[in-house]
Amino acid sequence: MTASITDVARAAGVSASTVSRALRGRPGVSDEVRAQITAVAAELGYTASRSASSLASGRTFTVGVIAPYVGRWFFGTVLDAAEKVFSAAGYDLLLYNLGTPEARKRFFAKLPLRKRVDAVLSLLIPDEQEAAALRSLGVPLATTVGGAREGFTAVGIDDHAGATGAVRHLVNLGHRRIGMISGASEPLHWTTPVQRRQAYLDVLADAGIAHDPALEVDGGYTVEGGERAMTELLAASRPPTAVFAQSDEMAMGALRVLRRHRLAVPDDVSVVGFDDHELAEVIGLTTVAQPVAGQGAEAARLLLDRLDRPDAEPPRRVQMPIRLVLRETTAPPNPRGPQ
Amino acid sequence: MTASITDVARAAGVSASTVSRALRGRPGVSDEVRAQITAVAAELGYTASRSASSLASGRTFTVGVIAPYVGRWFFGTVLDAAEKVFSAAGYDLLLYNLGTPEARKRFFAKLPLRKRVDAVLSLLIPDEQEAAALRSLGVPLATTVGGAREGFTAVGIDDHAGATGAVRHLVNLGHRRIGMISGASEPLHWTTPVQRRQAYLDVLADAGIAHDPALEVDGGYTVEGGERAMTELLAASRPPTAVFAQSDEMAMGALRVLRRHRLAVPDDVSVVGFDDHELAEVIGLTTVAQPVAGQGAEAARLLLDRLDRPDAEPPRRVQMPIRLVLRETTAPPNPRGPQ
DNA sequence: CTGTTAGCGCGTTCAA
DNA sequence: TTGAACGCGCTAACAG
Repeated sequence: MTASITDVARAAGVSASTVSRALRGRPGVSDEVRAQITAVAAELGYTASRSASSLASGRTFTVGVIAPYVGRWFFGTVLDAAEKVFSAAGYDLLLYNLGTPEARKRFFAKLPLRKRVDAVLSLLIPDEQEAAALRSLGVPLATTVGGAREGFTAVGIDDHAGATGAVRHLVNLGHRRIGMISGASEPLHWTTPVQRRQAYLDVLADAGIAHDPALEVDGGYTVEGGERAMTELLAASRPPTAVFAQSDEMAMGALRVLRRHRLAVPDDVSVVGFDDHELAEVIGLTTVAQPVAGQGAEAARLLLDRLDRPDAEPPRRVQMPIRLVLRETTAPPNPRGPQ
Repeated sequence: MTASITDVARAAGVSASTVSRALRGRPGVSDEVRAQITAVAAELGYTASRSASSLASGRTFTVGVIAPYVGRWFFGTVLDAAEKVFSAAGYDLLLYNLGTPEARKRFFAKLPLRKRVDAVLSLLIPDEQEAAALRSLGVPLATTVGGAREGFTAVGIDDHAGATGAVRHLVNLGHRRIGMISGASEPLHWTTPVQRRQAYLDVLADAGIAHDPALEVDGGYTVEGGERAMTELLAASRPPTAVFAQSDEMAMGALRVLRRHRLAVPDDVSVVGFDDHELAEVIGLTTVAQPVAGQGAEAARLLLDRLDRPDAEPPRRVQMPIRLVLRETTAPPNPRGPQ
């Protein structure tokens, strides 16, 4: 089979301990012996067994990442960036896709991460019980989604400020009937939708605009949900002249429905999204840009920091910058009135 | 610390081997003892250390997945689907993002998968040397991208047939000047662009249309590349009346440029893509649909099969169905002539 | 049906 | 600077 440490030791004429020290760059090995061992190891194609070394040392050099989705742009991008940081530091990444309730239950029942990882990055908000299970792993924990639990280092954005910018932009353009396509907080437990909604309410109140519940529809953070929500908004007795979608994907769904209804954007209806999805620029969507890859990379770096310096006080929360990106889907309301 | 097998054994008043057998559902344990052990294990929150058990058994119950990107829709979707199949079968997933040359070099230099996984799914085409390295792992290998190497089970689609359908559709609509936005085969070594291009040439020849090299531009399989390519096509002395983009993302870039040039789609220019990206429906793009998640799931299943029945002859190649999806970006050429 | 005995391949003492 | 001995936590082979 594949070479083991004793094979290398024998071939190099030294003991296994010396091979171990030499290959891991530990002191106490003469340069020439080290060079010799390195050469022999390369020749034999030797790589230390992770199972054996983590069993012996207690370190796994592996991090666990749990996510509610992987195929969706936001999560895929965060994961991509985090992986790059981890692998550059020599860490491997164990991925768990907990999208379905069964997968999630199975995961927390068995907790396959136990004794397998040095840290965990969560792209979902665990409930209190799940959070406790993760804390019981006894490793550094981080998350990149709003609504962090005790014990997690949270990397995120100021959702309230971001949404405020988006809605205020519509108000400044002169819109008074502003709809919102939101997303439910459940079952993900995240605070993002709550904060973005609060900002919407705050801006309206600030501008002296009465809140009309009929203008607020759930879009479930998907393109299809956005379509359904926009359809519902158009069916209102007095449809909105502008819509704030809490995510770009929902905004895209809304745009599609508007196009089907032969309503011009932004002439008849303005639309602003949130995220700056990779395709937002392609369709000219005005949106709130957040550094998605940046959040994944930052969370990974923070985790590595804590691994390097276990005693340092970990940051509780790291705020990443956001900015409103003006494109082509927002304009002043049509003077001829809605529709 | 966390409980070990001997803690459970002691608490249950049995030996460690019995605990091991009981918890893994092996025969040779009385029902009452098994129940008793299960209860004790649950109480202590015991989970077997993967490092220790894989060291002892040689099985890791982990699969490795290597990918050139994770954030891009295609790869994220394949990964998502594959993960679901693997985790349902009790396998964990080690993810390696080999997008950058450095990451890729680092990976194949150290081959961190050695002794760590029971199988490997590759979402990229390794070169001959890399393929040999993977074969040396001695585990089942599969891939979901065209251009498989020796030793890999390939799950994919008939790229030639798919592209043929797309281009023939344009020809049937009456187009004679048909451009193509293609992608380079390098550095991914995949055969996909080669086959899609050949189909394009074959259909043109079949229809008695001379091939004009000026109508063929590289778009690098990205949205931006698609924009550049479309810009170049429009600058041709006689621009095309229809364009076949080898991927939906390039098609989206092309659509954006057409919109900027105030050219109507499909009235002035028809566009057909390839993939059926999640947002293709949103923008009404006519395209060749391929089961992306299906390919990830199928590849995972085939790998699990080989793990279950190591002696069975593995399939060399599995073809997944494709179909042309007609939407709103294709129509007969404008009788008033191009533009 | 159950316990005992050996390793799996490494890292880490402790001596030399 | 090096090697021998030991143990990480578990599974497998063997005895009973």
